[in-house]
Amino acid sequence: MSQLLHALNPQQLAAVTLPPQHALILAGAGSGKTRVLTTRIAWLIQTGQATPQGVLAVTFTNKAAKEMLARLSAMLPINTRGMWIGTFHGLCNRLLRTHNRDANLPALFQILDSADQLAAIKRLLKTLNVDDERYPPRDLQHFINAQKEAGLRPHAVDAWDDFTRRRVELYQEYENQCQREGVVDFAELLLRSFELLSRNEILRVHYQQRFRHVLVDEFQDTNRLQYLWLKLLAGGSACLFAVGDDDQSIYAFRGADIGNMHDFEREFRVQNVIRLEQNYRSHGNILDAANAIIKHNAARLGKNLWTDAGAGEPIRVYEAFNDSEEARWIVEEIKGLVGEGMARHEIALLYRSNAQSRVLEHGLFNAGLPYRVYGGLRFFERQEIKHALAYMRLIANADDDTAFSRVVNFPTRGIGARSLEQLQDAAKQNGTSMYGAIPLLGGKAGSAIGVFSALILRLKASTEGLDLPEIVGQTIEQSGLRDHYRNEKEGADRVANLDELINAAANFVAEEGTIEEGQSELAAFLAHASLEAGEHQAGEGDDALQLMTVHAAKGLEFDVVFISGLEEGLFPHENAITEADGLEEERRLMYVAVTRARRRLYLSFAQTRMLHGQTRYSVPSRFVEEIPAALLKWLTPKMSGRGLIAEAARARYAGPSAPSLPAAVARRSETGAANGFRIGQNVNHPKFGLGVIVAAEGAGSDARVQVNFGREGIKWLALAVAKLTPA
DNA sequence: TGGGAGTGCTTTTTT
DNA sequence: AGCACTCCCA
Repeated sequence: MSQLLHALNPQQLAAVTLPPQHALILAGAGSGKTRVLTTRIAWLIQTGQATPQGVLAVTFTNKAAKEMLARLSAMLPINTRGMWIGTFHGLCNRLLRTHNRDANLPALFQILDSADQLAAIKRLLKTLNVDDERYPPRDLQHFINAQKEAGLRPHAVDAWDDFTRRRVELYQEYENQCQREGVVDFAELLLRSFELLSRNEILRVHYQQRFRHVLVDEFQDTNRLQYLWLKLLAGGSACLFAVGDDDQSIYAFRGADIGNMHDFEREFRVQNVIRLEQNYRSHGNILDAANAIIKHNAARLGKNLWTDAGAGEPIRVYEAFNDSEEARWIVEEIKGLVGEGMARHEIALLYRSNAQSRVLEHGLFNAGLPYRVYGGLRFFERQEIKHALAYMRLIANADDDTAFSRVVNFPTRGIGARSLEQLQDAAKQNGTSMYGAIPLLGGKAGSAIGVFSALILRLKASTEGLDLPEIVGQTIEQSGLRDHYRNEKEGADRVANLDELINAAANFVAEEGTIEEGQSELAAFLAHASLEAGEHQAGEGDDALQLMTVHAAKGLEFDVVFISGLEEGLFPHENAITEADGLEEERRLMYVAVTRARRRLYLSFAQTRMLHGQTRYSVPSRFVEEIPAALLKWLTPKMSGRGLIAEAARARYAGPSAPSLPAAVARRSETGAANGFRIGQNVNHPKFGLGVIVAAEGAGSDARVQVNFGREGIKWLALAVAKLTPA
């Protein structure tokens, strides 16, 4: 036990050994959060305060869950197999599989991933003849998910206008369709198991009594429904141990609700709020910068990271002429670092949006530097894999219309849109699935589809009793997928991926503990494929530079970090500036980015950048300015003049009505000068403050200019009326 | 049925 | 610019 606790700092120790009560651990970046969480579980078990079966631990990603399990088995001589440690969705899946009848689901219910869900919605709109211009499938998808994540079924949604009423109707129709087909989407996993537990007292009491300790990781990322789920499960007499960092909440845009942290404190009457503020990752200057940035946020629970590692190096800043030059500079710096012996995989290039990776990749490629971009297409999301899985889903459940529609004519077997329409109509009229409606069809359509139906039957019969990898192999052969891709020009990779799917199935079976008692291997594997899309990590072991968005970098750390594209409008993103709390989320994002670095941090921005095929003129990000000058070391050559920072500083003292920064992003049009003003010129407006002219049109008394006033927005102003003065 | 041309969108993203 | 998606014709 003493080994378990040795080398914990006082706050970590306090958190780990807290008496059984609700607790909120505010764990700053790099403060040993995962360590505290896993050691807490080990401590509870080792001291006899909990049994392995009595612990429930929830994370957001499969990676985090795996890490927790791995650390736990290293700490304790117990079998972690039966423990309830997993993602929200993984645990809900487990719950619903175990109690599928009480949850009113078929034993082999399938899970729709986002793409499947979208396809299902499109299909629904088509069947109902809904105008998809008025009700875009993607909007509807977000609407439905948002309702579910708020815990609302259609009848509970407030709808005050016709548009919303219609959307709620469609939500209801979508639910009917899913129920008919025996499929659930991601949000449904949560909502369904929440409802199962709230309605079924026997089950609820059973689980409430079983799980004496409920632990949550990344609590700041929970949405409303997840909070309600936790509250229900831990609502009896269990202890809820929540670990999170409000400063690292960067997923509000997809429903994470920071209010959960406050609600948790209040509703659970949390007596113990422990702050982990000692950082074991970064040098002092980096932490000072992070602290200085995040201090600009008003909505915080409050926390200040410190380290005893020493100040370390200054933060290097570079102002580039344009994006290519920025990339070129980054490449040069990296060459230097690598030349000094720095491992490439210890260097990360972070950016706000994926589109920015291209310029960087271009530069790295030309320099012959190996790199890896995170966040591409995942294995289980590839089309050939999804096709193969769809056939397997039909083996498990032929009424799965999503799977059916996907492959009924792939590889093509002469079944056109017309035939499918007939089939859907027949299915709708008879209240069956599409598969179930096949016998109702006559004529040509009937016979072509009959061939497909026979294929499914044959597949089902011939895979009966086979083990999982064999089922996969047979599916790939008999469906004709392998032949199809073999004959395709660029199909070699796809065939290889199909073979890889067989391997994945074999690995899945070999991995102990993944399959629940009494559940078929096939169903378990299909659920696994939906829940864990799998990283496509080609060359994982290679010593390559790491390229990723700041979001993707959360939870990771590197010796050297470059944050590029630090420009107003890009980072912070222009869309975020107009949203409520958007800017604070951007700032938290910057905080996350900065705290990824252990030893050296580079910041860079460009005066000009190509974006969406147009040149944008930008001003440095306010985040750069929020870092005390003493921590910065400017690397920009003198040649680029005083630079934009100097200009920005001047603008800030221009007068009380001026915003603290000049215009955010300017876009140049082809129109030239107008009435003495020119594109790109800085101007002052009595009401909107400082701005940049981005476009002009008309002449004489009709002349108008478009001015970007940064936070005040982009406006067209008539020169004859507006009191614009050169700045 | 399938391919070529035309159209529109473009922050971040796990499950 | 680049990509996904739709539409229309052979």
